[in-house]
Amino acid sequence: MKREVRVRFAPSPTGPLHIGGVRTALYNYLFARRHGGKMILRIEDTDSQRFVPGAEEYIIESLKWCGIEIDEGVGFGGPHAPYRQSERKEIYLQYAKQLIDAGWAYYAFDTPEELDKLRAEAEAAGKTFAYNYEVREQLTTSLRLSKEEVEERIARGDQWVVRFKMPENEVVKMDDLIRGHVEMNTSTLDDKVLYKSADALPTYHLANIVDDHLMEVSHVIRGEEWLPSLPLHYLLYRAFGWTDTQPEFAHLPLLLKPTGSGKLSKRDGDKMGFPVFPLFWTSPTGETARGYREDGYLPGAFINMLSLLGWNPGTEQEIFSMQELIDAFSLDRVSKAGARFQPDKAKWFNAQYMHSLTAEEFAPLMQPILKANGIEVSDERAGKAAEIMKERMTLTTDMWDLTSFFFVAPAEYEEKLAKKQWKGDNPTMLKELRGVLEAIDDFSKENTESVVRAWIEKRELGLGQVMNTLRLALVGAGKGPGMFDVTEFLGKEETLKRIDAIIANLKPME
RNA sequence: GGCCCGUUCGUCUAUCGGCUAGGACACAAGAUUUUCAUUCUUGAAAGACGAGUUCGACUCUCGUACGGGCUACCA
Repeated sequence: MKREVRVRFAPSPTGPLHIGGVRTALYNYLFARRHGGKMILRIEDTDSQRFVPGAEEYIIESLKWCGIEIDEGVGFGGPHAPYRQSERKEIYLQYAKQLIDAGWAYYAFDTPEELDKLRAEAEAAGKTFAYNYEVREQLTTSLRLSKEEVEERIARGDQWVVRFKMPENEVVKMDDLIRGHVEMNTSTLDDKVLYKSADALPTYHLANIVDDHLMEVSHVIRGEEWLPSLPLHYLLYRAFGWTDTQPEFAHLPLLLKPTGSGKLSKRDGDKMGFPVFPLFWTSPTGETARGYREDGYLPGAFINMLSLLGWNPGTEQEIFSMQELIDAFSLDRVSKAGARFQPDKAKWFNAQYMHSLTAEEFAPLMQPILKANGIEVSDERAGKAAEIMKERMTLTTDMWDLTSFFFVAPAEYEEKLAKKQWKGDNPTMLKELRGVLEAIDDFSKENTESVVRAWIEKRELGLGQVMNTLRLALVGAGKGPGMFDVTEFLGKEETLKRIDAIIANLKPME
């Protein structure tokens, strides 16, 4: 009997959501949808020191932009609400106490200063201090102190934490859906803090296990940085007696810097000119970070690119809609090694997506850009202009530069092209062409093209010569689509107007 | 330092013992073209190293090297 698939994405609101986090959310989402399960968004704000206002809203907006839908969680509600750990505060202490009563955990009264001192001493002696089975009996804990003394210390308001009593020399055998069987000896692990009295909040480990259990999470899909904590998490499930419903684990490979060593960071993006976050971000202190959305990426392309960093379908297909990803996704095709992030490939994906858009799909993307430039046109005109130019687009931010000539007559003429074309007989030739165009009734590109080509042939002119001179007049630069796409879009009146303008305003070059 | 994970073209990756090692990005050359692009064709480009198992190893095992992660009263 298979239980319902329930996965969670559980970010910490300590800043904008990193694209590595987006990929983790994506894989969780794909897995959930693939198996007809639920996707939960849980906010893990148990570190009051690092909490950043606005980060939670940013995370929710990012997931929405990416098309990653949440079934339960912060902002969406659900049967296990609340989904924000700070609102679940009172839950955790009872579980910490349960562990103490069962002998799996203990109170520790060491102050941070005392621990710093111990670490410094160990370092001076060339060793690493570990709070573990070797030293815990000598430290200020409920293992050594009498029951009365512990109660007295707590009663008088001494600060305390609850630590997990990591067993000595036990091999924990674990299974990971991506890495297979993993073993670790508990003697190499330390007694992690589970709960801190200072802010009456649990640490990640306790909150995570308790909430995953309570929220009936079936699969934990998270970054590889959590693999060293897995034995602790296994032991916590055992300590609580929850091993029968313990979720399965999958640890994802990390996203690495494009060059150099280490994992991808915001600085890499700043340095190499690509975003590391889905959306533009302004921190409460005024710092900003660029985002894929604002940099001109389409959400589908962004997601498609991310999906293939660490996973592949085993076929040669590269372009995937979200639904296709859902249908193709499986954890056993996730790779084990970290993946270097490649900004160039992100651009390529976006270009592919831009090239596949229709005029109707372009219209809503174009209209805000046109309005910002003071241009009011129909959706049809807006969409068509972009559609004609889409082969040249990489990012949505290219759209205005590439299409502006459709809406704005050239104010000046590109010098290089003018020097080449606006000389000799060409101005006279253009005047004659103006007459030819004026006589055309059906200004469709097919008809215009056949008429003009016939005229060129009759007059024994060079195609390039005529077209590029006309291009100079209508576009003002050596770029753009086929000239008859331009004439059709502009219409007869505007075409003739632009020809008249260049004849009136631009002196022939010699 | 200790523990854990990993290692195929510059990069992302395919290969689940039979390989002339495939695809994509980037790069180079060529073709198409009225400009700029697009597109197409072609090219160069890889199994970290050393042992072992095997008729046969990129694929399995061990060691070494290298890379990454963790080692907080952060997540």
